[in-house]
Amino acid sequence: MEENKLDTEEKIKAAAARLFTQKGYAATKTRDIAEEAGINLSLLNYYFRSKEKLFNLIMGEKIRQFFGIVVPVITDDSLDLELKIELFVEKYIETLTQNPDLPIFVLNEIRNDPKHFVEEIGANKILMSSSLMNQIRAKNPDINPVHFVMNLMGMSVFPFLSKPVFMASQVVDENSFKALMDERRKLIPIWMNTILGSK
Amino acid sequence: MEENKLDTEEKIKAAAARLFTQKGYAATKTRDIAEEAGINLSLLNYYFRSKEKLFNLIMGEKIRQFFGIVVPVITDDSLDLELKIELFVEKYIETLTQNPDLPIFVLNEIRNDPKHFVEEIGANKILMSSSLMNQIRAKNPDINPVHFVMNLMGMSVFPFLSKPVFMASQVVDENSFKALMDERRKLIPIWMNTILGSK
DNA sequence: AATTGTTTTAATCATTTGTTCAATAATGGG
DNA sequence: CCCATTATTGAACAAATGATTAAAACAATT
Repeated sequence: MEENKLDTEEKIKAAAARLFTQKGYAATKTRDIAEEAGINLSLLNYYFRSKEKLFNLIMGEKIRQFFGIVVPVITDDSLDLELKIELFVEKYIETLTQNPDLPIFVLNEIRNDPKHFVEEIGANKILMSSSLMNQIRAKNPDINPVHFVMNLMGMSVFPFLSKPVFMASQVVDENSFKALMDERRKLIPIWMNTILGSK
Repeated sequence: MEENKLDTEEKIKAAAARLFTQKGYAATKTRDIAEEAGINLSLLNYYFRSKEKLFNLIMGEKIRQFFGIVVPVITDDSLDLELKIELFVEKYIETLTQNPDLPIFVLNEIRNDPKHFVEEIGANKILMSSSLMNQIRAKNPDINPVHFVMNLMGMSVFPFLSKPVFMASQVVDENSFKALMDERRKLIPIWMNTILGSK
């Protein structure tokens, strides 16, 4: 019974995570979640009180997942810049390959509720004061390091955001996209280094 | 009266465009639109039949806006690659500075309804057969040109997608973001060229 | 087996939401 | 000025939706 309890609770969370990330908060109905989880509608409120509380729970996890991947990497003083970039790209592409809907969901919800994001992850100033930033500044003092972070994230994350566009345009299919992302693991670090070298 | 008709019709469209792009289809209520437009709720259905029809109208315009900017550029045979990249970046950053919510809205709705996107803009194969692609292939035959398009779009568009994150993290404010984007107009073409040169 | 606490179910409620409708006001042509 | 058309309004409806409740089923403890 203790086991069963966790079972249904986890079933609801899993179903909610799937639907929320896929369609967003407003488009996801509590009845959809119940059906997807194979449970009675009332159980959702029984375990999580309300749709909103359930959503906040899921969103917190997703935000931590999205940013948590790379925080240990960018803040680790013992890694040099090139290795840091390699790990950053590696981690991101790996995680997003498993969770393609993660970026658009996270970006959407941060836009809808920036405060929750700041509270959720102690977001402020982690990035700016990270050793990554200092290493970038050291390598190329002429350019605002935020540019490089935008480039690094953009090159890693944007393909997943725009995947539906490229798929619909028949530029890629599921397989060739996967192959492209595999190539990018090696290419992005190379590109980032050439960019960092150019003054 | 003819003028007045267009007036209210345009007021509704403008309000709908604002809310739909800001909050998406499901989170936008017809009553919100009516209030934002300062009109009676019934007029929405009077002029546009239904919420969905109004939405499709708006979305079509937004999709054309988002992709229409650059189609003339990437398909123009008379422009060489470097100039093409410059124009591409210039046009995108200019348009998105005026319409910061455009990218996330468009990407969201294409994911929700890829078919509508394909029908709306004759999306397929425009990109792959464009002169841009051939020019990229000519410059660097070793790498799939889709990578460069992803980089070019990613570097131009991703900052606007992630702007709420950087704002909430206090990495940028409204002014410094604007300044960064101005810098990027010049920097992205330089970066793209160094990337294209690296084999 | 009886009792207690927990989980699940079905029915129901109160709001919200998209839409319709009948009535009224405004507009413009004959 | 009158009339037909068009535009606008307020009230109302039906369906959808998040939430609650009371009862039943289940599990565990004594």
